[in-house]
This record gives sequence, C-alpha cells and structure tokens, in this order.
Amino acid sequence: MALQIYNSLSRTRETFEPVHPGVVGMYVCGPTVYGHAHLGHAKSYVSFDVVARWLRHSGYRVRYVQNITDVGHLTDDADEGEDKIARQARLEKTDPMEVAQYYTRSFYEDMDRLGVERPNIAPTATGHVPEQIALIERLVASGHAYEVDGNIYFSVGSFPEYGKLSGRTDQDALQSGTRVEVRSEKRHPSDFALWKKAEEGHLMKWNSPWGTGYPGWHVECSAMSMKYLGETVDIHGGGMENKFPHHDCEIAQSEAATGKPYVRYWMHNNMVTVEGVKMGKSLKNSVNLKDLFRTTDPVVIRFFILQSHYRSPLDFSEAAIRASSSGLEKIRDTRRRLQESSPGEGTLDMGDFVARFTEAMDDDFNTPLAVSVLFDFSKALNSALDKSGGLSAASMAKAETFFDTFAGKVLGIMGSGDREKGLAEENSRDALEKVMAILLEMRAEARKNRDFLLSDRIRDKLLEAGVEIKDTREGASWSLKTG
RNA sequence: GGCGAAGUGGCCGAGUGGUCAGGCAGAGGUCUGCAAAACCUUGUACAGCGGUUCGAAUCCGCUCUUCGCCUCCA
Repeated sequence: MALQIYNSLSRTRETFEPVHPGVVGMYVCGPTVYGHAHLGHAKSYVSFDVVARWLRHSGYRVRYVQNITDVGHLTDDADEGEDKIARQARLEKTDPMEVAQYYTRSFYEDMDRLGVERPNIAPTATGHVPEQIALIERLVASGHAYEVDGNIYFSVGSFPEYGKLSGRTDQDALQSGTRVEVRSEKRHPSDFALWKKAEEGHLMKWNSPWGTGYPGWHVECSAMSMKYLGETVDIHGGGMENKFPHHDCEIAQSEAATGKPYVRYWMHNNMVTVEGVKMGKSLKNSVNLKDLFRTTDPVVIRFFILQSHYRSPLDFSEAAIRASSSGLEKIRDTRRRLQESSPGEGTLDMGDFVARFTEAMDDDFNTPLAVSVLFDFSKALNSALDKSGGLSAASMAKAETFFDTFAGKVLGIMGSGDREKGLAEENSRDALEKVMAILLEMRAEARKNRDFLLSDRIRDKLLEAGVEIKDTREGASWSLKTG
C-alpha cells in the first residue's frame, strides 16, 4: 500500500505523490522564540520529525524546512499590539535579537533531548526580509495588495478562494459576531497586514519601498517556503490552531502571487490538553519541557506523544506518563535481553511485524498502531527467548535490526546501533560495567553459598544507587533505572 | 453566532460494517531461595435515543456533553 496522508485541505486521505518523484519538500511552521518550549511544541515537532523520518525510510530524499520566527508576531490583534519578542526584551531589559537567539538555542536544546532531528534548513524571519519585501511588491504590482499610509494590506476580495482551508469563505457573513474591530483604513475588515509602518521607538525595523517598517505576521512562511522549496511545496505542516488565519493567509498571498497551488498536502497536528483543557500560556497550565525533563526521561515524553495519533488531542497527566514509562521500559528490556542472550537454534519470523508496522505508518502515520506492533513483536521475541532452544544467531540479528530500524531510526524511541556516543560517556560506561561485573560475581557466589542475606543486601543497595538487578536463567543482568 | 474536531472497558489509546487492537493498572497461574522480569489465563467497552442492514463502535438522523478556531499560540 502506498503512503496515505490526510490532507486538511480536502479533508480526506490521499495517496501521497510529491511534485518531483523521489524528492519531498516539507515546510513546518516553527516556533516564535520569545519563551521556552512547552509540551505543545514537543508534540508538534516530534510528530513531524517522525513524518520526515518515515519519508526518508521509505526512500525519499527529504528537504525539511522549519522557520524560526524572530520578529513580527504581535501580542494582540492581527494588526495592533506589541511585538512579542520586543515585549520580552523589555521585560528582560535586553535587545530583541538577544531574546530571539537565547530562546532559539533553548528550543534546539529541548528538541535535541527529545530526539528530534534538526531541520535541513532553519531560516529566520529577520534573515529573509528582502524575500518578504519582494513577495509583497509582487502582490502590490498584481493588485492583490494596497498601501495605506506606509502599511500594506492584502486584499481578501481579490482572492475569491480565501478561507478555503478553514471553511471560512464568506467574509461578509463572518463579520457579524466577530471580535475583530473594524479598521477604517482597511478596505475590508478581513484584509490582513503584509507590511507595517514602524512606529516611533520600534526596535526591529527595515527599510522598504514603503518606508521604514517590519513584515506582517504571515508573509515570512510564504517567502521562505517558496525560496527553499519552490512555489509548490509537497507538505506543509503546523498546529491546528494555525489553520485560520495563518495558513489561509499564506495560501491567499502565495497563490495570488504565483497562480500555482501553494501546498499539495496540508497536515495539521492536534493540541495538547492538560486534564482536558487546552494548554496555553495565558491559562497558566503550560508544561515547560525543561521542568518536565527534570522528572521524566525525554524519551518517555517522545514515546508518550507517539502513543497517540498526531491528529488526536493528547491529554497530559502524571498517570499517563507513568503508563508510557512502564510500557517503554518493557520494550527496552526486551532489546537488552536480546543483546545479552547467547544464540541457540530457534527461529522467529520477522516478516509479519515489518509488514504490519509499515502498513500502520503508511496509513497517515499511525504511530500508536505502529507502537502496538512493537509490543506484539516484543512479546513474540520474549516467548522465543523463553524457549529452551533460544534463538539462532541469524534470527537474533534480524530482531536487532528490527529494533534498530523501527524503534530506533523511524520512531526514535531507542538508540540506533550506529548512534554516536561521547567518548567520556563511553569510558564511564566501560568502568561501570567492570565494577558491576565484580559485584555480580560476588553476589552469585553468595547465592551459591545460600547466603541470601548478603545477596539481597547487594541487590537492595544497588537499587538504592539506581541500578536494578534481575536474575535470569542465564545469570544476573543489570540496568540503570530511568525516570 | 459562524467554522471544525471529538465522546471507546479503572486509566491512556487504535479501530470508516462481520473472527484479536495495544499499553498501564488489577486478578489468577508458570518460573524462582525471595524479588524483579518474562510468559500463560482473565475484562460480553464503544455518550443517549431512533433508523438503515442478515449484521454497526464503525453508515444516517436527532439529543446531550466536551474541546479547538473565529485575537498571538505547536
């Protein structure tokens, strides 16, 4: 079965076909860097990370572009209010660019810990002002945008399909009951700003054909997406809350400028809720990743996220995290056991698991179903290892490859065999292994002499120190406790 | 008010008409000095009410409830 993707624009599942065979251009809306990343960022970027990983696994060459918004989004209304980064700079008594750089580094730090691979290109809005101006000029020249006193607005009336993504197509009907105030200088209340004139004291500003100002809040994605991925991008991803107005505006300004479809497949991931309520900064229930990582292994968070579908809301709770932690530990234990077992004669057929995993991922990236295949595989593998004959070296190698490929490279919830490890970490691990070998030998001797008092004391003390002992048929094994 | 999503067993969470999701927690068992792990067994869940059908968690209608967007937000 070919890869199926749910397209938010058509609201149906479609067979994936990129513009250029074998190559995928993918754009994902990145963060606005004025604060530390939270669980919502984690869900979004882990989800799209797995999308990119799966496409690569399927043989595509993927160019993944994810912007950093370091200017232009306002605190308040679409065209009013204060620049959020500028405000944060004022609060921290520093420069907006320092705020942007600081939180950009913080963002990547957190994403690295979650195992999110870096985008191929991570363009910043401030680094692409000329491209944004060029796009605006194109829109002004073709009559899709107009200037009023140094401000440029996109004329929604010039693009009849405006709102097709969110289903908000009747602009006049939308005006009743809306909370957006009517701005007199705009021709239509739904028109949105492409360029804003810089007021007195505005810090982040650039020269333009219309005077000193700064770009509006939707242009950057269109300009940067088209610059690096062409006028039609294969996949454009983002959070559901960005469907309107952000993505509808992107479509309007891009398609009005080029006359070509802007995006082939729109993908929107759902929100994180905390006890059933949307997580948001204003609600003071947002879960900061750095705080969360203090108590929870980032990989557990990643696993937790992948245990639900990207289009489903994810409800965060301590209990749910604990359940995920136990589940992940089960899979990890199985792999550890596999790596520590000695070869025998038994065989295990991997084909069915590979097929089921592939089918799940090809069906709109159904990671929870794919994870369940991992559990089924673990069970089958454990049963095989339980049998007195053990598993043949060939079967063991195949099983290891299965983990390495699907749990490691594709889902990123386990180390991949060829991962790079720091030398220091390697050395301390070596030392620990030698020490543990000595302790386990002494304990084995104690058990042989039926000195269970001593053997249990060793086990208990080690557990206190964070090392867990398990007695198996093939001798004792140990592992560092996580979480 | 408009647009959109969703309600699955104690909890999390798949499943677009017909033999099993899966995980966590719980119970019983095998193994074991004990423990842990693993494995086996164990749960007649699909918001409610109607309808279509030989057959519905899955399709249709109504009702109830929740959530998101319509203001920046992943």
